[in-house]
Amino acid sequence: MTTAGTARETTTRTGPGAARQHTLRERNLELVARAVYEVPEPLSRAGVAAATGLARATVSTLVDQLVAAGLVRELPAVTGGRAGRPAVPLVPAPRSVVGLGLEVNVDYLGARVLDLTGDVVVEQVVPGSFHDSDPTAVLGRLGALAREVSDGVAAEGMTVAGARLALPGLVDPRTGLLEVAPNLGWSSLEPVPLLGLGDLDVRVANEAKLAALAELAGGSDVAAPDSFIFVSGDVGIGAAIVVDRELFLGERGWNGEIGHVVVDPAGPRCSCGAFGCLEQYAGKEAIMRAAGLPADAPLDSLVAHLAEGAALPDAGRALGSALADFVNLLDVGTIVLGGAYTELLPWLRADVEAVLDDRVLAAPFVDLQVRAAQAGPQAALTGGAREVLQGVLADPSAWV
Amino acid sequence: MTTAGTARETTTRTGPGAARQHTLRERNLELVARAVYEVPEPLSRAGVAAATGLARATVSTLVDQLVAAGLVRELPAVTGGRAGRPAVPLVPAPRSVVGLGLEVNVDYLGARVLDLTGDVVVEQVVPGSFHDSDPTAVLGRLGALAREVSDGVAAEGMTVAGARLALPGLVDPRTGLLEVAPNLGWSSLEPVPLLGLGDLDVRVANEAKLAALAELAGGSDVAAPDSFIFVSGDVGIGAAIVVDRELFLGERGWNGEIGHVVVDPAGPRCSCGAFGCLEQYAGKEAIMRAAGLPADAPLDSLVAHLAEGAALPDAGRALGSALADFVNLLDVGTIVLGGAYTELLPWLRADVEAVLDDRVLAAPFVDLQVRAAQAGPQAALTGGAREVLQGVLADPSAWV
DNA sequence: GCGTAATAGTTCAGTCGTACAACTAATGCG
DNA sequence: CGCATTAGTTGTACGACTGAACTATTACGC
Repeated sequence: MTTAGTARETTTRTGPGAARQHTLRERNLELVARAVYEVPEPLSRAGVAAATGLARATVSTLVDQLVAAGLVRELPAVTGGRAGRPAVPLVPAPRSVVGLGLEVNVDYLGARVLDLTGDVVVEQVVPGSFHDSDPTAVLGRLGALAREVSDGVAAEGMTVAGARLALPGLVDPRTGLLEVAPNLGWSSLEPVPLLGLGDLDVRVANEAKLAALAELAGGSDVAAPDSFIFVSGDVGIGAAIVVDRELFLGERGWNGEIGHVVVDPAGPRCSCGAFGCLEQYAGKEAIMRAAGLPADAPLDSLVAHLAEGAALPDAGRALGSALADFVNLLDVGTIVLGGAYTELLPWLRADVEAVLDDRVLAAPFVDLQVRAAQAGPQAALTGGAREVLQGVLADPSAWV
Repeated sequence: MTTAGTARETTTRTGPGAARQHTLRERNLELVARAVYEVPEPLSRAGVAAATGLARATVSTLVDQLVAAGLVRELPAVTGGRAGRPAVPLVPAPRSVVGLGLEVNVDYLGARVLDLTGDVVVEQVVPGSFHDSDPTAVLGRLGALAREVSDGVAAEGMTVAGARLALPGLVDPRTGLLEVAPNLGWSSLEPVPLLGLGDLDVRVANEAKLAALAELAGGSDVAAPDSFIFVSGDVGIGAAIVVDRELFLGERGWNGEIGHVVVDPAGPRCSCGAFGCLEQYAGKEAIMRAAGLPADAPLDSLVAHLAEGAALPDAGRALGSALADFVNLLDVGTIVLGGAYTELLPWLRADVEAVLDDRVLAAPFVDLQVRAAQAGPQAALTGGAREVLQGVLADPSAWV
C-alpha cells in the first residue's frame, strides 16, 4: 500500500515560524497550485503568471515542479484561433494523489476515494444498523474496507495522501478522541488505531462538519457560497460553520450543536435533559410523529405524505427560530440545509424564511438565503476526502 | 497633526499575494516585533534570535530597523550576574507610535490614546446623554475632542497610527457604514467623515467588539484567555467572539446579538418584535424592574439592594440559557462578562453556571469558565486603541 | 592583575529564490 | 514568406537569510 502518512503536516502559516528562502518557494508553490486548481478554464503558465502576479520565469519553474510531483498535468497544446505560440493548458492531475473519506454512521459505513480533479475514483458503502454497536468490530470492518479500497488505487499507481474518519458525535480532531456518539452508543475511545491502517495519516472529524465541506466541492450548477451555516437534519441535528471556505471549529470542534438550542422551555423533554430543544420539533422522529407516521419510517414515506398536501409548520418554525438565534450570534447569512432537510426543504422553506425575517436583527440589511445542500448522499465521505486533498493543495512542497 | 493615515493597509497574509523577497522581510519584521512585544521580560537580540529561530545576524538587522522606526527601544545594557558581554534589553517604545480609541455611547463620549507599551497617554471622557441625539453634532463634537487629544500627543512627537470609532449598533467595519444604533437613535449614516479628522485612518466598529479586545490587553493579574465569548450587559446586551486572540466577525461584523436570543417564546414582547428575548430578562431595565427599582436607576443602587440580600434568579437563568445556546453553537468555553454584568457577577454566577452545566452538551468534557471582565471603564476606548496598535505590530514594515 | 571562558553583537561570503530582460518557439495573418 | 503576437526558457542581477568567523564586554579563577 503506497501511502504517505508521516510526512503530512499542516503548514504553520501565521504561526511562529521564521520565514526563510524556502518559505517563499512553499508559499508560491501553493499559490500556483491553487491557481491551477481553482479556475474553471485551464490556465497556461503565462495565464498563471498573470493570475498570481509572479514572473513568468518563476511560474515556469514552479509549474515544472508540480508536474514532476504529479500534482499537475499538461494537456496537449491547444492551437486556438489566436496568434502566437499555442498555450499548454495545465490541469489538476487525475488519478495521481487521492484522498480517502471514511465514515461510520447509524445506518451505513463507507469509504470513498477522490482524486485531485474531484472525481470519485472508487467507493464502497455498506448499509447496516450500527445503533449501539461495538466500536472495535465496526471500526475493524471499516478498516478492512479502507485497506481494500486503498490497496486497489495504490495498485493503479495512485498515492493515498491521507484519510478522514467521519463520526456522528463529539470528536476532537486535535487529540483524535471520540468523547461520545450517542446514536452509535460509543463513548471515550480512540477510533483511529481500531481501523488498523498502519502509518496512513487518518484524522477524525464530526460527520456534519465534513458534510459541510462537501458543499465546497463545486461542480454543481449553483456556486457554493464562501461562508455558510450547514445544518444536517436527521435523528439528531448537527451543524457546521464555514467561513471563507474554511471550517470554523471553535476550541475543540464541538460546535454547531443546534439540535439542543431551546425553542420553547415549556416544550417536551429532550434526551439531553433539557426541555423544548429544537430536536423535539425538527428532529426526524419528531417530524415523523407530527405527520402521523412511525418514528422510524423511511424519509420517502414522509415525502409522499407531504406531496399529498400535509405540512410541517412546527418543524419549520422551530428550525427558523433556532437558525435565527444562530444567525444573530454568528452573522453568517447563508444557510445550507442537508441530510433529511434537503428533501424536506420545499415544505420547510416558507416557515423558516418567515421566522428568519422576523427574528434576525440584521434581516433588513442582509440578503438571508436558505438553500438545499448540493453534495450527494454520504456527503461526509466526499467532504473528508476533499479535506485531505485540500491539505495537499495547501502544502504542495511536501510532494515535490 | 502628525498622522499616518493613508499608508495603513492590512497585510494580506494567506491572501492571493505572490511572495517576493521583501515578503520575507515583512514577515520576519513582524515576527521580531511580536517577540519583543509579547514577552514578559525584555529580550536581547540574541534572545529574540533564540525565540524566533532566526539567525542572530538576521535579528540584528531587523531589530536595528525597528529601533530606527521608533517601534522598539534599547534599554541600557544590563550587566547581570552572568559572564559574557552584557545584553541590550529591547522593549516596546513608549510614547512613539500611538493608537486612538474613540467612542460615542448612550451616556458618554470619549477619546483615549494608548502607546505601544499599553499605557494610557491621555484620555478625555465627557459624560452626557446621547439618547436620540443628532449624529452630526455629536460626532462633530467627538471629532473636535479627538483633534485636541491628537494634536496634543503629536506636539510631543508621537505619531498617531490610526483610530477606531466604537458605536453601539450595527456597523460594518468594511464599508464604514452604520446601519442602525437604536439607543442613539441613529441610522443609515457614514460616521467617519462627520468626525472631520482629515486623512487619519479611522475605522468604525461595534462597541462590544472593541471592549472584548480590551480584555486581551494584559496587565491584569489573571491571564486573559485566548478564546472567549465576551458579553456586555447594559440596556442592550451585546457580545463578541474572540478566537485565538482575534475577533471573529462573521460576514459583516453583525454577530453576537445575544440580547435577542429567545429564552421563552411565551415571555414578554421585546422591542425587536419577538417574544421572550434575553434582553427582556437580563437587560438592565428588566433587571431593575425585577428588583423593584426604576428602570433608569443607577447601577450602584441595584448593587446596594443586592448586597442586602436580594437576588437575580430570572436574569441569571435566562442569561445562562442564552449562553448555553451560544456555547453549544460555537464551542468557546470561556465566557467573560462585561458592562453591568461585571459588577453583578456575584449574584449571577451560580444561576448562570448551573444552567450552563445542565444545557451545554460538552459540559462533562470541558472546563466551562465564567469570569468578570478585567478591562476598566470605557473598555471600548482601550480596545479600539489597542486594535490600532495591533495593526502596527502586524505590519511594522510600513513604519520602517 | 591577567588570562580564559562565556555571551552578545557584527561582518562577510555563500546560497537560494524571484525579477527583469533578452532570447527561442510556435502560431496566425496579410 | 515575413511580420506581429503570444508562450515559454535562459541568464544576470538583486535581495534576504544563514553560518562561521570576528569583535566587544563581562565574570571568574588563579
